[in-house]
Amino acid sequence: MTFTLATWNINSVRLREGLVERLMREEAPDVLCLQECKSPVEKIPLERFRALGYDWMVARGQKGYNGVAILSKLPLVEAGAGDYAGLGHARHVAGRLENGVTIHNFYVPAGGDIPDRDENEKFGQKLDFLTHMRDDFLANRPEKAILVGDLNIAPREDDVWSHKALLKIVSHTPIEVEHLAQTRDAGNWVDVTRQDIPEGQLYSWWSYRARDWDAADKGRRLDHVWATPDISNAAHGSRILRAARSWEQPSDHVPVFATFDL
DNA sequence: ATGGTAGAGCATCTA
Repeated sequence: MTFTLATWNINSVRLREGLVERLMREEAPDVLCLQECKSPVEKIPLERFRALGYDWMVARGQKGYNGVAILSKLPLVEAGAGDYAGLGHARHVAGRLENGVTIHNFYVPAGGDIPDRDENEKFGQKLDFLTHMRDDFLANRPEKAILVGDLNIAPREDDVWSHKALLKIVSHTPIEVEHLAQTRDAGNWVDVTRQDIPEGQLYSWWSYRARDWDAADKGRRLDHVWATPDISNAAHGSRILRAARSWEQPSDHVPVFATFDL
C-alpha cells in the first residue's frame, strides 16, 4: 500500500477549520498530523473532517494551549501518549495503522526567548523534553515507526535563513541541535525530508512579525518527518507546501509531506 | 539592539 502523510502546526484548529478542509480537499493526505490545536479534544470540529473521508482520529488536547491530533482516512487506533518532561501538556500522541506502522505526533516546547536554562525555565523544559524523548527511544527502540511534528528546532545550516544570525536564537542554538541529534540517533530515526531533498535551503515556518514574509524569506525548518530505518527506504516524494503560508489568515507554519510505499 | 504579529479568552500568557 501507498499512503501520504502530512504534518502541520495549525495554530488553532477551530479558527482554521476551513484551512484544514482546504488541505484535505486539495492535497488529500491519507494521514494528517496537526499540532497546536489549542482546543480540548471534544471541541475539535470532527464532523466536517469526517465528511471529507477522515473517519479516524487520535488526539490529546487542552484548553487554549498545545494539543496534537492525527486525522486519518485509513483505520487508525491509539498507540499511547506521553507526558514528556512531566509538564502535563498535550504535546504527544501516537497512532497505529493496520499495516503495523506507528505514527508519533510531537509538539516540542518552543523554549522561550533566552537560550539559558538558568535564566529561562522554558528553555530547560525544552531540553528536558528532548532528553526524555531520547531516553524513551533508548529504552524502547522504535520499529516500523514514523515520527512527525513541530520539533521547534532547525538543525542544519540550510534549515535557517542565516546560520550565523541564528546561532544564539532559540531553535538553532548548538545545544538544541545537539539534543535533537541525540534524540534522533537514540531511535535510529532517518530525517525523511532531507533524505529526499538533501541540498538547499528548506523552511516550514515564517514569523508573523515580518512585514513581508515572502520577500524577506527569513524562514526556519521547524517541522519534521522522520522514519525508522526498516521503513525509511519506502519514503519518497517529500515536499513543503510553501503556498499555504499565503492562504487567508494562515498559520505561521506550512504542511510538510512524505509518501510511503509499504 | 529592537520591535514586530497572532491566538485564546478576557488579564496576560505563549509562540
